[in-house]
Parts: sequence; C-alpha cells; structure tokens
Amino acid sequence: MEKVNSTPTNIDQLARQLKVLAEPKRLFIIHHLMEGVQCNCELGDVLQLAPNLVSHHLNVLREANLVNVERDQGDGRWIYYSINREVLSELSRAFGVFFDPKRIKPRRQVCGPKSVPVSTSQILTINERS
Amino acid sequence: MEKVNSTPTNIDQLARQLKVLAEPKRLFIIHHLMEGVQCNCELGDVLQLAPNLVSHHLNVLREANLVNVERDQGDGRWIYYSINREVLSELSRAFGVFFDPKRIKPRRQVCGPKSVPVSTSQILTINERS
DNA sequence: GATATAATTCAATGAGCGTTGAAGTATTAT
DNA sequence: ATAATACTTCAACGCTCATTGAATTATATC
Repeated sequence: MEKVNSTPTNIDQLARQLKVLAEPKRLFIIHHLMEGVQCNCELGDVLQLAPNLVSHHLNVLREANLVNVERDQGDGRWIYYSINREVLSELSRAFGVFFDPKRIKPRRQVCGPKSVPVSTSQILTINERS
Repeated sequence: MEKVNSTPTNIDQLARQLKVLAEPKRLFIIHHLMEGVQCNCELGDVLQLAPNLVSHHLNVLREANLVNVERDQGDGRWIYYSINREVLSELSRAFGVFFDPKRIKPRRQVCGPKSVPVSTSQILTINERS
C-alpha cells in the first residue's frame, strides 16, 4: 500500500468534505454561522427553511466536524451551533494547496502520435459545441 | 431583488462548482492534469478507469470551464485536456475568501431565552452521540 | 398534571448522478 | 475500401440524498 506519486492532500477525504459543502443551503448556513447567527430557529428564519431541514443540514455539517453544538444551560430548549475553527482552517488550507495554480506543470509528453513532442502552435483549440 | 446582507461570494455559483469537484475521480483527474498528464488514454491508465468514464468526467469538468480541450493537429485522433488556469485561480480565490476563518464573528445574541446574553461559561458542549 | 416551545427523528418520495455495456463518430493507417 | 485507433455518445440501472409531512423527544412554563 505504498504511494509512488503522492498527492498534496488526501483526495478521498477532500472529496468527502467537498460533498458536504456542495450544497447551497449548507453554504448559506455556514455563512450565517460565521456571521454570528447560531440557533436553529433564526437560521430557519433567515434561510426560509423548515426547522427539520435546518436540523438535517446542521447534522450533515456536524458529522463532518465543521460545526460544534452547544446547549444553553439556562434554558435547555435552546441549542447553539458554531463553526469549528480548526477544521475550517485545515480545510481551507488543504483546498488552497490542492488547487494552487502554481502546481500546474507543463505538458508531459508521454502520449500522442509516436510520442513526438507537440508544440503549442501545432495544437488548435476545439470550439465549444454549437 | 436587493441584497441586504451581502455574501463575500456568489453562494449558488460556488455550490455549483463545488458539486463538480466533490467527486474523487474528478479530483484525481484534476491532479493528474496539473501534473502534466493530458490525454484520455493515459488518464484511463493512471486512474484505472474506462475511457467512456474518463470522457464523462472530463465533460463535467469542461462544462464547468475547469478544463480546456485541444485536438492534435498532426494526428486528429488525439485530444489533449488541460487545466483552465484562470478559472482555477478564481475558484481558489473565492473558496479562500468564503472559508477564511478570519470571517468568523462572535455570537450575535438575537435568539435565546428572552434574548439574555449568554456567557460562554454558561454553555455546555453536548457530547457526540454514543 | 397539562400546555407550549425548540429542536430532532422517522418514513416516503423523487430527482440527480456515477456507472455499465454497447453503439457511434472521427481520424489515420494499410 | 477495410481495419485500427482514440474518443464520445447513448440507454438503462441503481444508489445517494434533499425534501416533505407527521410524529417524537426534551425542556420549560402555567
């Protein structure tokens, strides 16, 4: 199980995290959590979302360790959600490393007709299909 | 259609792009494109993926403008794919801005029992479900 | 006790999407 | 012309997952 061409990040893990984030309403939730909004009811108000849906999406975010959950000690009915700073920071860093444009290397000519080097001038861009 | 609380990025667009990226095999394709591998056949070899699947995923990436397509002028059977530097850079920037931990603001107390300020010491963390 | 509040959990539905295998297209070689 | 190469397109299957509406839990108030 040894890796030869190591990738800058764990791709499967990154994909799993991105799948959690690839949802408009979850992004809105994250945004509002970052803005300081932190209870189910207010998130529901702001996002025009049913409480059970807010719960569902918060649960997905929680399972990804992206949000923390707390219960009000004064009135136990209220639950506050907040961003997990550490996980978010690590995610942001991993994304930045993986998608860093500086990583783009020039064409490595191992394929193509007889593996003859192809200069960029020999290549024509294909138009978008009409 | 006026926005009051403007978000740092277009959330719906970001979600759409993340959905394209939230796929292990597409991340691997992007990785290898960045490494210089650029034709369908070699991607199929490296990823142990059927040609039509490589085509499919490349098509998804192309529709998101994440990859460019070129055809070899010498031998028209060969097609080369490459990363769209500009789109990748913009995506990387947008992600970094949106998920910047510095954006996290302290709790804004508008919800909760009688909107009484809740000190952090009054809040107990809820354990992970057993 | 009974009622209200905040939030979660459950079951069912339906759309989206990655995968599969086969057929099709475009180009080049013989 | 025929065959081979590189790649794409098509149709069908199956699984995941957001949504819906109702029921349930937990806590607090009357």
